[in-house]
Amino acid sequence: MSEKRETVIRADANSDNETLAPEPFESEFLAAREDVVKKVLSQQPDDEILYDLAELFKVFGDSTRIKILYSLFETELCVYDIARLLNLSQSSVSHQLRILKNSKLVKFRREGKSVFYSLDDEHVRSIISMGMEHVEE
Amino acid sequence: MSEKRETVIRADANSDNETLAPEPFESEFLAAREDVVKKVLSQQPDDEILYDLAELFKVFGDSTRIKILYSLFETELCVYDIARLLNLSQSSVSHQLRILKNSKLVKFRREGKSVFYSLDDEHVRSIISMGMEHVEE
DNA sequence: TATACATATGAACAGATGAGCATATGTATA
DNA sequence: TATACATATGCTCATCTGTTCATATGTATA
Repeated sequence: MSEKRETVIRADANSDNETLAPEPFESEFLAAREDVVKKVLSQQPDDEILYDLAELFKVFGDSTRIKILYSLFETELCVYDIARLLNLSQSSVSHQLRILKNSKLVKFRREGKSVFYSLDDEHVRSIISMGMEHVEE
Repeated sequence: MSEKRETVIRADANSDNETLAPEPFESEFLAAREDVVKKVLSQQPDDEILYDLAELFKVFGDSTRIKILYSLFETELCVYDIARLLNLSQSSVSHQLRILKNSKLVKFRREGKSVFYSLDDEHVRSIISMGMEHVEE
C-alpha cells in the first residue's frame, strides 16, 4: 500500500499552501529538492494530454502497423495490396488500418470496390524518422 | 480462407523471376500495381529494424513512462522523488525505469543511497515533441 | 555490524492487445 | 438482382503488459 503517500500533488492544484510531504524538512538540501519537485510538477502537461500522447505512441508500437505506415510512405495502397505486400491476412490489415484511421495517421478514399489508404499527416514521417535515428545508433 | 493468396512476397527474396500473384495480369493497370507493390517492398527497411522501431515506440506507449520521461525533461530526479511527484509506488517507478534504461532513453548515477535518473538522449525530447504536435491538433 | 533508508527484482494476477475466423457490408457487373 | 470481389467488423483466444506485494540488494551511519 502507499497510504503514507496519499497526499496527491496535482499540476492544476494551487500549490502555495500545499506541502508535498507530511514530514518537516530536515535540511536545506531537502527543501531544495522540494522546490525541484514542485517546479517539475507545475511544468508537467495535463494528465489527459500525456495519456493521449501515450495512446498515440502505442499505435506506433506494433510492427504490423509500422510496416503498414512505412508502406504508405511513397504511395497510397489498397487493403488487398498491403496485405499481399506484407504477407498478412486481409482481416488483420483491416483491423490495423482502423486503428491508424482512428488516430488520424491515415486517410482513405474509395475507388470502385477498393479502398486506398494514404498517410494523413506529415507528423507520421517525422515521428518514424526520429525513432529510426534512435534505433539505428 | 486466404489460401489463394499464399504466394508470399519477401523483401529479401530475389525478385526478378518472381511473380507477385499466381494469376496472369488482366490489364496494364494491374501490372502497374504490381510494380508499385514491388517498389514499396524494395524500399522497406529490414524486418528486424522495423521490429526494433516498434519496440521503441512501445516504450513511449505507456502514460506512466511518458510522465517519467517528461519529469526528466528539465532535471535529473531520484526514484523516490519521481514516485512522489507522480503519485506512483516506488516499485512501479523502478520497474518502468528499468525499461527506459534498457531502451537507452534514460541514464543514471548513484549518489549515496539515492539513484538519480536523467534523459540519455536528445531524441527523447524530439520524439515526444513530435508526438505532442500531433496530439495537440 | 546492526539498523534504517533507497532502490531493484521476482512472482502473480488482472486487464489489454493482436490475430484469425466467420460473416456482414459495400460495390460493380453480368 | 444475383454473383463475385473488396473491405469491415464482432467474437474468441493466446499472449503480452503494468501493477502490486514481498523481499533482496546496496549504501550510509550509529
